[in-house]
Amino acid sequence: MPRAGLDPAAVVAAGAALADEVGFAALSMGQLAERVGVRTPSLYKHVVNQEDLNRRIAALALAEAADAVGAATQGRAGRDALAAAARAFRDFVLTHPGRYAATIGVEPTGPDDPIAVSGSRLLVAFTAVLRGYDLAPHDLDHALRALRSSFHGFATLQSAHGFQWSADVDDSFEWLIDLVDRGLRTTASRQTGRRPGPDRAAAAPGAGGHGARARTPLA
Amino acid sequence: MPRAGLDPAAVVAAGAALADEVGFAALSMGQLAERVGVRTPSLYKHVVNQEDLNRRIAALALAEAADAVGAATQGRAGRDALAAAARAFRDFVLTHPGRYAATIGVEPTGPDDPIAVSGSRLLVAFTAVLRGYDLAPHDLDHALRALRSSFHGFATLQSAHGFQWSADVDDSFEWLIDLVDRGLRTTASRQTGRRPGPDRAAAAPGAGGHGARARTPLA
DNA sequence: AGCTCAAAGCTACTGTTGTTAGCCATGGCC
DNA sequence: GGCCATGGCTAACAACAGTAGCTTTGAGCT
Repeated sequence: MPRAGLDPAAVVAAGAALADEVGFAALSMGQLAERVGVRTPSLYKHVVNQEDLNRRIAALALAEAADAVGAATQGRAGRDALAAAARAFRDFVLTHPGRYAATIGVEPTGPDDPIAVSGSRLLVAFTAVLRGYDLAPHDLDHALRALRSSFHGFATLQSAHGFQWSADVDDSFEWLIDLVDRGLRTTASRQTGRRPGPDRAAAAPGAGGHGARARTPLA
Repeated sequence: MPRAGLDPAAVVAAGAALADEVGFAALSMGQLAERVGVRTPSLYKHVVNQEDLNRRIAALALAEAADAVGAATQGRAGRDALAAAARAFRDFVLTHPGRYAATIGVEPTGPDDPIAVSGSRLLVAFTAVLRGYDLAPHDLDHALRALRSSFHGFATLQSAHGFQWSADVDDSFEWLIDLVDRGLRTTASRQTGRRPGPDRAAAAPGAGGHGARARTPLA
């Protein structure tokens, strides 16, 4: 019985590919073992357990997404850069739905966690897009979150077949890009201070109480 | 041994509550059975299997979300309606993360599936918001998808602790609402035809081989 | 060449979870 | 008071994640 010549990177790459095929939720150690030509327990020589595998797949996906978005924005600015970044991001999610799903809900264990490093790189790639707009410095974080929310939301909904009525999905995505572009271009001189409104307190019951403030300084 | 007096609705409600507490991925039949005071196999007298339970939880969540968003927009218009709908939606997702997660990825089996019915109601609630903006009729679907993507993306990312750096998350959400509002207000006379760009094809490497292509006509 | 030994594979096993089969008690209804 | 659909139960199976402990490989050293 010859050795399979595996190493952690090969296992993770195969796991990511398998997740893309069968869906992240359906990824199992048994299937992965069969895929790489080995019995299930042998996988544990390369990854500590399934959660570790998931985290490594997530780190890989974030790094690849950062590369794709970063490459797409090279030499572009303004709306061109925004559209290129958005399309590159969505294309990545649609062609690699399983590994991207692995990134949802993972939390880096610290600033040196590959998940944090690659996640930061992805954010930096999106930040480059914002340089083409005339934003006040204290609006950058908000704009970054808005970008990420919009494109993440669209890509994951489409990936999950969430758009089931008739209008063309690609047209809708271009429309979203335009919406964000117009919103960002009309932002410049705005004040972002929270306006005092009576319904703010009423609308935020604060049931959760899990404030995400001040965790790891990612950006 | 007295009867527990269960019925499908009670099982689903308990399952939704449990999912909110422990997370949708960690929802198990055993835990749910213990929660409702019954042995695991007895649950199968009320739901056909776990997937059926998930679908029923999803339908419940969509109905509740539709109610919340619909109620929030009553008597409001324009930016007020948009902000109220957005806050109601995010509050629902944050206070009921487990049951909302159940809605991601479910596909209705047909137009009479409760998932489709409640999903449509939620979309109708968001459509009411769009009446306050001066949109061309053929932009309505695109605008609806943009709304849903943005708020869904923000709420799910926040629910998954996806925002880990320092800026205040509530401020970011208000900022997103403003961004969408400005984008919608400047939409009125735009053309939505896709502009031809050379990078559309180049940005899709198709590495996976199980392409998402041809689901919707790409060109 | 032959030895060494850590790394990488294996079989056998445990505990957990979803699910089915088949049995028995409950309690509303005539 | 008896009927019987309903809802509960125990016992079992299959799939899965993970552990223990053994064997084999093969690269590096003498």
